Amino acid sequence: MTHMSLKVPSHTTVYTRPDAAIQTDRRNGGERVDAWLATHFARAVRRRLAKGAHLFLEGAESDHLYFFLRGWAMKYKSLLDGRRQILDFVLPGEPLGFVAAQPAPYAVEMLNDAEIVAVSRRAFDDLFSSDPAFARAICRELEAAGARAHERMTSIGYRSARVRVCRLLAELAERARPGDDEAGAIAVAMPLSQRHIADATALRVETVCRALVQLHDEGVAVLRRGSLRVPDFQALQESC
Amino acid sequence: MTHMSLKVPSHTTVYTRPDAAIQTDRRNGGERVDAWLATHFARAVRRRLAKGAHLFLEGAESDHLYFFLRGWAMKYKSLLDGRRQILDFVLPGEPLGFVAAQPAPYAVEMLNDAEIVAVSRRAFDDLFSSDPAFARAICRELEAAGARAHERMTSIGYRSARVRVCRLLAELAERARPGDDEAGAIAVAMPLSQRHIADATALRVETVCRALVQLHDEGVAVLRRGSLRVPDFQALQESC
DNA sequence: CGACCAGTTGAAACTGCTCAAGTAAGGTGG
DNA sequence: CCACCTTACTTGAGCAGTTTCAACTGGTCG
Repeated sequence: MTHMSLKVPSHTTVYTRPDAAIQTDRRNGGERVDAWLATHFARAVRRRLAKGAHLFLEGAESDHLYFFLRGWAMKYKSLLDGRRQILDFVLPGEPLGFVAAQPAPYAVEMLNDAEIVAVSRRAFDDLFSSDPAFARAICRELEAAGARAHERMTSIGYRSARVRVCRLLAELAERARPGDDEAGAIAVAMPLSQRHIADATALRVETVCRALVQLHDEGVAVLRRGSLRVPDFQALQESC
Repeated sequence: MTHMSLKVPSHTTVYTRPDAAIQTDRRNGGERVDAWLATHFARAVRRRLAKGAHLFLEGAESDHLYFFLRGWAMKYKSLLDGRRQILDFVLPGEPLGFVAAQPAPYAVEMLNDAEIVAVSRRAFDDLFSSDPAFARAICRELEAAGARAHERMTSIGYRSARVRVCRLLAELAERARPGDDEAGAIAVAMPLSQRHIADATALRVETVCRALVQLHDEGVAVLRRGSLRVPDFQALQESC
């Protein structure tokens, strides 16, 4: 059997789409997970959670899965020294929970007053087993979350403070308004303190502050009082 | 007021299992994905790939999914400045590919001479749709990969060079020999150069070298010529 | 009003990076 | 088999960006 033709001498790096811009997770063809809410989880429990409330803590064994209708949340891990790493954000329309029942590897806390749907593991499993399209949609979400994690890992490892902040803002702006990402000027609600940004980018609050001041001075982006204003979205993406 | 390390202002952070040690992904009850190889993909194409060969490049549209029988591989992204971020490693017994057909967000290159099974998307989809247990096993793998990404994100963001290298070695040692992780002394084949470790931990080769020298001097771990020797595995975990 | 928290700014310290040079190891062709 | 070439690894010294520490501002809420 021959070895593959794609062999590349170990020292030669191949650049296909090097360091691509942040990818929108446009899932062409493929329903959103929340499409099943109305049809299959119509009677599931709706819950309201206040800003700062925890949906669950790290290590919790949860027998429910969730869908976000309104409000933002964050997934985070606590570190021994009291700091925390924000792993990802949860936005409206997105699912949350574990297909394999297990102690939660992270905690989830609301950034907003939020409204969610809690689905029992049993109901979830039933639908998962009976509707392959649903199972597939869940996989798509898991893959997208993995891609975001990879993106952020790269960001944290290799980019400057300014760029890390830029990319986070750009990513969230795009996720928050999936419609018109081509628009020049945008303004989105973004309920994040500088501390949240610091914990998500693995920077210190002071460093985030300096980066935001710089972005503000450059006229690239302004984040104040829970809302983000970007005069030229493309300019923001380019300065990432 | 003085800043106490564990102070928990009412609505804010709660520390449940702070900064837990690296978690083995023991999936209690739940079959491994490769359990389906013999029964359903018996006739799928087996391929051998040489060390350094690419399974696919970043941006490739692949119509196959893969299972690793033998050999290690790495998933990585290339950056504009010629550096690369290794996102994850693929070990024997693990699946690789995308449930949602899409341009690959990373490249995959062999670290070893490897043997893999290539399954057509169609065959995969058929099984995914007809066997919920298989779909569930795939989800478990995706969740485990996500957890590893989160772990590494945290590592890169918050830990010192020495600890990052430690944790990577510990994680890989555990994944490579899923049986006896309690053993005191272990020796595993680990086909990684210092460059690989550097690219996985977002450190420079020189820094990795210094860290490895230090670990060697401390008698914690020795990585040389593609194999890792650890006199006391628990000591390694504790120095993470 | 005073307490408190988020945000801001400055100056010094530290970790990992850069650059530079050198050694050991592995593979190839004579 | 050795000579040579290339890659992997090692070590040192100075530099740079982020962190740390400390102080101050401004808004919010009791």
